Amino acid sequence: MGIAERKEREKEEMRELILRAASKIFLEEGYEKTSIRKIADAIEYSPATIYLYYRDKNELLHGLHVEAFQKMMQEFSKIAPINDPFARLVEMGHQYIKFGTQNPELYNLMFLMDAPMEALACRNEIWDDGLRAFDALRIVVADCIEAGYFKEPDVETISMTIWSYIHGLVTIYLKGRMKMFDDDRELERMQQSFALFIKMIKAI
Amino acid sequence: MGIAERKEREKEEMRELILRAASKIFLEEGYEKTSIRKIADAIEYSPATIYLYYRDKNELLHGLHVEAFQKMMQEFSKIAPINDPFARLVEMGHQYIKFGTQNPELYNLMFLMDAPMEALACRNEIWDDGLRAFDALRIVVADCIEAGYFKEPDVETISMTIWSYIHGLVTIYLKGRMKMFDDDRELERMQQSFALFIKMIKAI
DNA sequence: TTGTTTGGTAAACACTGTTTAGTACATTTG
DNA sequence: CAAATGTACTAAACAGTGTTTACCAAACAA
Repeated sequence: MGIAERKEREKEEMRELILRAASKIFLEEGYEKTSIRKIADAIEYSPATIYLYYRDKNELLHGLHVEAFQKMMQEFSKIAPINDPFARLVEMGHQYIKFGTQNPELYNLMFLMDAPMEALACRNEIWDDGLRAFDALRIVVADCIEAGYFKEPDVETISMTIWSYIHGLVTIYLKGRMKMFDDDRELERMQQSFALFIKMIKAI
Repeated sequence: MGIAERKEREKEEMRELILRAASKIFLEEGYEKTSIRKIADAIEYSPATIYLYYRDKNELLHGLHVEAFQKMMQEFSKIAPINDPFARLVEMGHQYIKFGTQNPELYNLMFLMDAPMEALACRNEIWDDGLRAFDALRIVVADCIEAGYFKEPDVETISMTIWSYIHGLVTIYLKGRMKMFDDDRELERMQQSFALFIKMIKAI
């Protein structure tokens, strides 16, 4: 019976159609302006239809959040060719900062917004995307330890500390909290801080 | 002519009445549920009245944000008696983590939300509260340098790096991104990471 | 050809921040 | 003191928001 399969396929296509429209509006106009009605308008369906494919807005935003993680992981894949593990870790940091500063709305969705987490919570699922990204960091950190770069053996704690630092840096910048230094040297300040942090982790 | 003064005083009292109601709702029910109508209900005035005392919701939230900074700075004042500058810096970190984890809504308002920053932007003002808090950190860092704890002389960069780290740690926790480690050792993980970070800055 | 399932929607519900027009009262002026 | 002005306040409307309900028409199965 191929009819059920076709329906399943059509259902998936519709989910994708909605997600594409949502993604377009989200990236072009930001989260604030991404309303269910606007998405419905874009695909020329009624707002209620969206609720036949996504249980609520949180689920829809979670869908965008998954795509955002795919995009970030793709950026991370660029560092694979770097042989020296410490150089690879440093480059991973650069890529993270670059991704965050160039995709503010996505970064917000991935690491700050409640919506995608609430979608996971009500499905009793774990934050798999975050875990996979963190794993990518863990692996590089483990490689650094193995190569003798760090004396400290706790991969998890080192990784957490590195992520905390770089996430804090990016978030301070994205949320406009670096504008307090009146000058326009925000990105320069980030580079300087990052350089110092690299020096710091060299010593552990 | 004391009549103008009285009116000025009454205006200030009304602003305070609104802020108190807003603060109460914000702390008890969170940002999401802090609506103009709810605040108006609480003080038994119409919603439109609030707009005679605050130009918009951003201004009102900025008012709460100022109070939040006062509260945090008060917590920071506890560290003054500590003589050793490095011990003072460590304790400042502890107080920061404590404040953030125990006042999630306030922390959000102070360091993540757009509203208070937009209120400042449209008044062409600088983020003075943030700057003062950062100054508190700068002073302790400068004391550490003077006492010979750090070889690195750039107070600004060191302070920025420390703030980034601790802000990142608190934010990851507050935004539920630490729940990916299924176990319930979130606070323990924070303590471990913080301990490692202290080790790291000892070496700069 | 029935009967049932399915995909889609109009309209409503209960909210949101904000603005406008108008009222009742306090204050100032002639 | 009375008339004119100024001020504090609000009801109602505007333009949105996420979400649910009741209903319709077309597709499917018997």
